[in-house]
Amino acid sequence: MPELPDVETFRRYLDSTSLHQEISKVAIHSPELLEGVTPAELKAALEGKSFVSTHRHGKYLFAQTSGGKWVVFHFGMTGFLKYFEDMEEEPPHARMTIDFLNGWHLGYDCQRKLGEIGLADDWQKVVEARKMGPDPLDPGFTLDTFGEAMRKTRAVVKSALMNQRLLAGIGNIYSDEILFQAGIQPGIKAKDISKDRIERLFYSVKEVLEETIKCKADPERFPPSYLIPHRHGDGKCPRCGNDLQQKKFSGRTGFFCPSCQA
DNA sequence: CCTATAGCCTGACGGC
DNA sequence: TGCCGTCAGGCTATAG
Repeated sequence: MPELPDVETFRRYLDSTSLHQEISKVAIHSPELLEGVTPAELKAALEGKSFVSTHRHGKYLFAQTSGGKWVVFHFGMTGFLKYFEDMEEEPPHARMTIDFLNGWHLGYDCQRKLGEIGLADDWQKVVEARKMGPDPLDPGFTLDTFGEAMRKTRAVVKSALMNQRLLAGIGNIYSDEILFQAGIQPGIKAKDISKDRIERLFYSVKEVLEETIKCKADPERFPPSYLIPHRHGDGKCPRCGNDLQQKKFSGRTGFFCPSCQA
């Protein structure tokens, strides 16, 4: 689930449910997911405080507390947030549950434990430490920066789009959609793509991310021209109706239409 | 330096 | 039904 559009949806969800509410208690069910912080430190940074603002960079969500610290959420492949009132609605793999004074709770669920929770003085430090590239929805992400990133890598374009050090936020699913919308085949070297097509790819990156955020990252709401809802074993191209092809690129399964993507 | 791969962890699914 | 292998939208460390 959690690529950039999903994490942006989580961020807005946290904003609309959990901001400015005093935290009474924090239960850490899986301390092994804490990175660089002890359960006691994390509890101390949260209990008695509230969340006052959020930020997202790539696939990372940051929530600032009234004490000034930032809680860092990463979701791995299976993470999500859920705001609920009755403890019976606590999600099945809640790794941390935050109780608010109003009686509601915010659960961080992460079935496969590939996510992480951290604490930082400011979010920029986390971005730097992880050497993340620009977020494609930030003003700093321009055609020039994108073109340079694609020129300097030797990887195939799908892998390049997924490289968080080149640009942050795109994963296996959305790289397929972006390449489909741009009409570019996933297996060609990023540096061999013409300037014109790099420009088209740049706009596809922005358009796909913006559009899918509007859809709250829910494939059922995606436009009919989108590949993602057809991205399965016997899926057909929504544009020409031919069989989609699947192939591994650096270990990840990619789907594409051999006739619409050159 | 670079890129591709194995491994982390858990659960769902298909084949035998 | 039960077991086993494979696969899944993440990242990192390591090998080549």
